[in-house]
Amino acid sequence: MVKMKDVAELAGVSSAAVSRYLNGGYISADKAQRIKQAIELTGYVRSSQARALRTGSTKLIGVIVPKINSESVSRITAGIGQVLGRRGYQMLLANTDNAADRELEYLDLFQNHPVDGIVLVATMITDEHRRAIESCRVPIVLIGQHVEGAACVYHDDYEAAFELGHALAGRVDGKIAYIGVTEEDRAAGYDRRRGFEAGLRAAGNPLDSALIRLGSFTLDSGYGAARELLSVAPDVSFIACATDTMAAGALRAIDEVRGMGEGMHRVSGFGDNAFLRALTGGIPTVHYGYLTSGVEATNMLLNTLDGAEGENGLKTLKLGHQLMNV
Amino acid sequence: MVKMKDVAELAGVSSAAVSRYLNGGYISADKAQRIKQAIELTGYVRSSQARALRTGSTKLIGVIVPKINSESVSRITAGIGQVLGRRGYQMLLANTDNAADRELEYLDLFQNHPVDGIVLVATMITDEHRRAIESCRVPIVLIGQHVEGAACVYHDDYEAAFELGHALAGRVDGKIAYIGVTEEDRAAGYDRRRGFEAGLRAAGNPLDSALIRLGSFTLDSGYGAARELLSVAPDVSFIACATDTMAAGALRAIDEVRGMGEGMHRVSGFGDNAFLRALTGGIPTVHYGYLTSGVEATNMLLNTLDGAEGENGLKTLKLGHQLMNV
DNA sequence: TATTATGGTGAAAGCGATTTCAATGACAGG
DNA sequence: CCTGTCATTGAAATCGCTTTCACCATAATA
Repeated sequence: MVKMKDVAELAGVSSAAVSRYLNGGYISADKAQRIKQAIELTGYVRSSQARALRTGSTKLIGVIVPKINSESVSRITAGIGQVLGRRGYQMLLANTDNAADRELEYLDLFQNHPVDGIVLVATMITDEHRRAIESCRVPIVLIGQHVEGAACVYHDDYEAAFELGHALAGRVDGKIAYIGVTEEDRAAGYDRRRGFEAGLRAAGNPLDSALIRLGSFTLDSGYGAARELLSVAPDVSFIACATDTMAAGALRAIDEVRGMGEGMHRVSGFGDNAFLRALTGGIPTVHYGYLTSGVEATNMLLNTLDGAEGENGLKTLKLGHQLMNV
Repeated sequence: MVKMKDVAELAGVSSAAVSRYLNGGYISADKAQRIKQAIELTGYVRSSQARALRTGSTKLIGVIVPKINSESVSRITAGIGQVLGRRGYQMLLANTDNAADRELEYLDLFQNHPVDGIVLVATMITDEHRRAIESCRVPIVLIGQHVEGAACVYHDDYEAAFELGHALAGRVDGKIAYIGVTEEDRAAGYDRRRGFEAGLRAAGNPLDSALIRLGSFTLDSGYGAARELLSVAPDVSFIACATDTMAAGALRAIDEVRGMGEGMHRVSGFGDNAFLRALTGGIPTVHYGYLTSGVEATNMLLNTLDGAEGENGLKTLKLGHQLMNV
């Protein structure tokens, strides 16, 4: 492996000069030219490891996600990757498989390991999380949850759910049921359920708390909860779900129980999943700019890292949403 | 930041001893104990950057994918991540957005940058790719394509497509059309089409080459191609697609043209997408163990890196498939 | 008793960059 | 002619760890 010293010797300069050439320090045009040639000739590339050791910066961003094979997350990740690539960083991806402890583990790992910053696609935020975020040695941005005192990019799940509930209340005749997710997930669990309930109530069609079930983000859990609902309360006429994935499961359940094609008029979700949209013609759901949230969060993070001129540092950013098919 | 020297001083030993303690070299029980305490006391963690510089190994694996927000790829990635995490490595993810040149770019970047090995989720393999793979300084494993002389984990697309075509030929009465993808993608483009054609032919129902269209892996492209097919050849009664995603698009097109619910009996795909399965009750498709391919490829790669005892080095591995709903 | 092994040990030499620092020569102003 | 700037320069000091190497006990062997 050709190193800086080799280039320096070939160009007849000191390695300090080469380093300066590479990093834009004082260098005469004449030597710059010789160095340039020497580099091309040798095909030299500088060791990012040595550089990292010396400068303390690795140009690596840790990205922690709860699950990589989910449409929303992979969209977010795509957005993060876009910005990272454009700005000369690389992505260190950590998948926690929905285990909150693995999240903490990685948060820890990344601090002592070589990342310049962290993007956390958050689900549950426990006190331990808050503490870990607080004491994080590198800048960190959350996506998906609003945490006081932390930099975050999120959507207003309460508001969106309220609007959805309000809109649906008028359109549905009969009982509405709800399949949510754990309330430890503040945004997708608590906020969506509360917002939805409030929306229904405001429209004069309050949610019967006996018709609330808990799923686990998976299609199968949505299916199971819906089957159970339909057998316990056969008069339920609409099932709202906290995610499109669970809505797909509920839809199948309804199709099975009530006949093919029935489901698509009787479920709603969150996330505007492309498959679901295409296959059903569009169930009521909320469209979130997932890719955008990845982009915004990453820009925010890199701006503070690169010490951008503008005062655009870490802050909190609420993105808009859009009701679909209501 | 507390460094090894600090720990050594606190424990009253040399830093060499600490390093040996950490890496399992000669160390007396007594000193090991003192070092252990000193580490706990100071909360020392070793700098992976210094370690990387010294040892030349970063415990980082570069993963190049064509598109992160796709079910198959994110499943593969999940599998890769599982193994990596379990074996103490981390994943450096690069998303090429289906641009073959970006693939080469990353292949290059990763070599001069800090990865110990590379997993390439491959689509198109040009000669330039072959050259880049050949001359790669770190071990590399391909997923999804079979390339002579390179380590790869792949599925037998020709065989699977043949079986699917053969099975469908008997079940479909009327004309069958095919929406494929670029043949530059040997596996998903060339092999699937060829296999499917051969399967139909073997069953005595050859594919009319006028009924072949090209999509681009997206749902919309499947939709567009199907609409065009249906208007040009209204007597087409079945549309086979090279991916489930495109099949979803075709399904929607048929629903629009022929009436809701018609599509699901008149399309087939590849990949066994969970959404599609749930929402349609299951179209004919091929199930591939995507997660498994990620797992296998990564194990293969890490085995050579860790110089595992067994002779399980880089080789080529063909995984099985399973026809669904035929 | 003389000699090997053998388990332990620390000093010191890197790994390949960046960055400080003192030195240099050129040049303008006084 | 002297002095003060100013752009350039290379030697050398790090960055924090791993790893050789020489060396020392002590136990085992001849």
